[in-house]
Amino acid sequence: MPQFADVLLPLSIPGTLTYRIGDAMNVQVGSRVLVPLGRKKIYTAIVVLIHDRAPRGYEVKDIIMPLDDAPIVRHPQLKFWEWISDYYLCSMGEVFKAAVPSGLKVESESYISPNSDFEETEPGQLTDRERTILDFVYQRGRVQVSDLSAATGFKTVEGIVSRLIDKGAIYVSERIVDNYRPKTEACVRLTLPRDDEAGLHALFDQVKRAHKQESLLLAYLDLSHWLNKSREAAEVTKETLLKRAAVSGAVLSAAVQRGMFEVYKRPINRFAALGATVTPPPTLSDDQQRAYKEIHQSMREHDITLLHGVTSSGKTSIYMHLLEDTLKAGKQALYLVPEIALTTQLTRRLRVVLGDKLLIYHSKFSDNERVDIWNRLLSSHEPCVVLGVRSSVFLPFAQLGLVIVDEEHDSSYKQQDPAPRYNGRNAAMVLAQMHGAKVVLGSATPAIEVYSRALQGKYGLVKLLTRYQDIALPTVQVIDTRQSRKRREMQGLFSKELVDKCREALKGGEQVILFQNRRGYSPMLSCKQCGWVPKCANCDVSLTYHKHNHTLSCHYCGYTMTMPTLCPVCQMPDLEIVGYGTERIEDDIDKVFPGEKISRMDLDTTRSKASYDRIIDEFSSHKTNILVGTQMVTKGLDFDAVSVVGILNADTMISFPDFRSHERAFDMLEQVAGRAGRAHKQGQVLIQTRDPEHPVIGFVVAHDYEGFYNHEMHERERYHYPPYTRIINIYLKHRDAGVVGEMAVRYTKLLLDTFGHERVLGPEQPPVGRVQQLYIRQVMLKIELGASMVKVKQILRSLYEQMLTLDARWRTIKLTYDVDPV
DNA sequence: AGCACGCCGACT
DNA sequence: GTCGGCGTGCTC
Repeated sequence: MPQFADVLLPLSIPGTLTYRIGDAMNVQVGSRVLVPLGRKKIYTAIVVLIHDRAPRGYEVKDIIMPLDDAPIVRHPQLKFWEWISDYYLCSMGEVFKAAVPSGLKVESESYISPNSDFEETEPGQLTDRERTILDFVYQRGRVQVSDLSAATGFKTVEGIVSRLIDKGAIYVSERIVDNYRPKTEACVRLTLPRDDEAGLHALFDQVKRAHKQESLLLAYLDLSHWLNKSREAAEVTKETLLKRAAVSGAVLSAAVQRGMFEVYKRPINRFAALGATVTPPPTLSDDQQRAYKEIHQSMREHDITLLHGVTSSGKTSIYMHLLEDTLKAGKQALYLVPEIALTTQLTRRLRVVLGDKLLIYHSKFSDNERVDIWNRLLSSHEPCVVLGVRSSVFLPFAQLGLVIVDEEHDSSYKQQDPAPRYNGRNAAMVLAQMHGAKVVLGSATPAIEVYSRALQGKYGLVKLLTRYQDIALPTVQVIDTRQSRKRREMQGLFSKELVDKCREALKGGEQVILFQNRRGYSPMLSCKQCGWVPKCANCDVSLTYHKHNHTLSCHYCGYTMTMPTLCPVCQMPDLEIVGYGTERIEDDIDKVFPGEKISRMDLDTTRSKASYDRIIDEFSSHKTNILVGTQMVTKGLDFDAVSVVGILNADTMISFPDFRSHERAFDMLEQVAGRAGRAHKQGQVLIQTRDPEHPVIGFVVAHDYEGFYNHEMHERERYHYPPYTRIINIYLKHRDAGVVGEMAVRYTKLLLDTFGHERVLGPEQPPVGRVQQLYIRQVMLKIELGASMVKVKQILRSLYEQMLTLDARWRTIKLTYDVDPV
């Protein structure tokens, strides 16, 4: 009986597609197969079900070939994918796409090549456009179809291509792109057979005068155990050989030229190369020791434990002990951090303790490396620790014993776009439950939802409220910028107090961090005469000015234009830059602290991991003493000599129209404040604000998390926000403003009739009302805790169907759900 | 996601 | 008329 496979494709299509399994094909649930889709595309699909029920109503296609001998996705993982797709209202295909590194998802690309037999027999056989494309294909030999339209400027290219194919001028081929390359290293061997002793003597004669080559030969014989015939010749890497012989690569090249050696590539295990010397984790202080014991105690009673530890209380040292315990118990551990940025310093510390048991997984690692980690977890159940960002929850763990979610409150755990819009912290907790693993959530400013569950006893709660080595928490001084402005004491963005404190610190050889929230502070261009401001062509935002390349660009879609010299509206040359970006602050600092070297850390300067590391290195080695930056400087960076931290403007973060804005502001201010003051001295934090009476500021001054929590819980209860409700944001997008507005109103009406007025909010136009040519409306659904989310999701699906019958234009609306938004 | 199909406006 | 641009819907 023929066998069929239901497979997932890495696309946002709902459900699975069915293909026929060829005779003698080894196909299993969880293994990859190559399948055709549509007329030409080939995709990697994951098999989720094998059966013998022939589908009706369409012609089933055959699986092209299996890609694996064994599953690459384990059964429990598929269960986990299902949970994600179900909970976050997205398709399994979207989960597959996010879960598996692209190196394991080969895809085909269509290429066209010229047919050399083709001759244009009569003039006028080809149209101008056809000839343009044919010439281009001749020029390049082989062209990717998807590149053609960009290269020729023709908007649609398919028609022309298919006519060229009909006329026999070109042909199309599908190439499967597989970018995975195992890591290799250069090795060296003698060209002689090992038993050719005469040849070896001859070689020595040859190099008698070339001393460096002679030492190369001697080093090689030694390293490879060449003369010890009882042992197999060892492989010698180029690196060790050059080192042992103490010669340069040029000497080896000469010897290779001479035919003495040959160099070859050997695939290596990326993990074996790492130093395996392991030292015990740092000794814990009394308080840390107590917290560590309490966590163990708590883990006996709870699956999830919150470690509430103030900044610099040494949570990481405790984690190290917990990780070591897990390894000793023969289990695997997952250590989640919110952002790649945090892994750099952490990797160094963990490597010392964990050696080659430490695996790092995040997007700035090459895809090859990610595939290697995936395969390593797949092939071995060995204990190990994965340090990674949210996508690491999808790795094929087999023996997961512990999950640590550090900076648990951080909003980067939530994926925004594209789907699956999952929260890495919450997903990790579900994953742990599926594995029977324990979870430790760590934070200095726990998420309100998490802290409330801990207080209710649903999670264990362990506190660590003294800083390591009893460093005092920094003093916080609030500066009223309205007063300062009145007294004319502001120099650009700097109050007199801030300037004085910074000067003092710099004079004493100490360092300064200045924090500037990006929101509302993007510098933009404006015409002094008519007030014209350049806007993005695709989004409802003004363009941001970038000094380094003198361009204007959109932070939402990447649209970029060069700076105009004249105002396009009034033709006057009076364009000026308004607003303060970190670039502009840098200029201001230069005026206030002339000659002082500054490091700037923001999205622009940290595009690559290397430049990020460089900025940190420069600052920690005192090459620079002022670090200016956005959010990034607040996270997990430990510098010894920072005594002053300045928050240039606290208002933009506090007054953001969103129910989480106070929580975010408190986190951020506490977090930034935590960068101040290390081993020898209490730090100082200066907060500049126009609203010094704001309650959030008060709680930060007192470092009073509990106070803030209680205050915030009242607000949340009063306005029915989480943790008293769960939220699903629904976004409607359409290229036509009128259509999306109308549909949003009708859809909201339907929601109101079904869920009632307390549960539905909207429709609203979000702060940025148009992104990438699409107008947006938002509806918020607040569901009280007791209600069944399964039912809510069922209703949402049926309402969608209902809308389809009410208005045909509904079909053209792009609808996205954001479950538990942050 | 791509890719084909079908509709509509501009130019031969 | 025909070609190119663009929206719509399907893919096993």
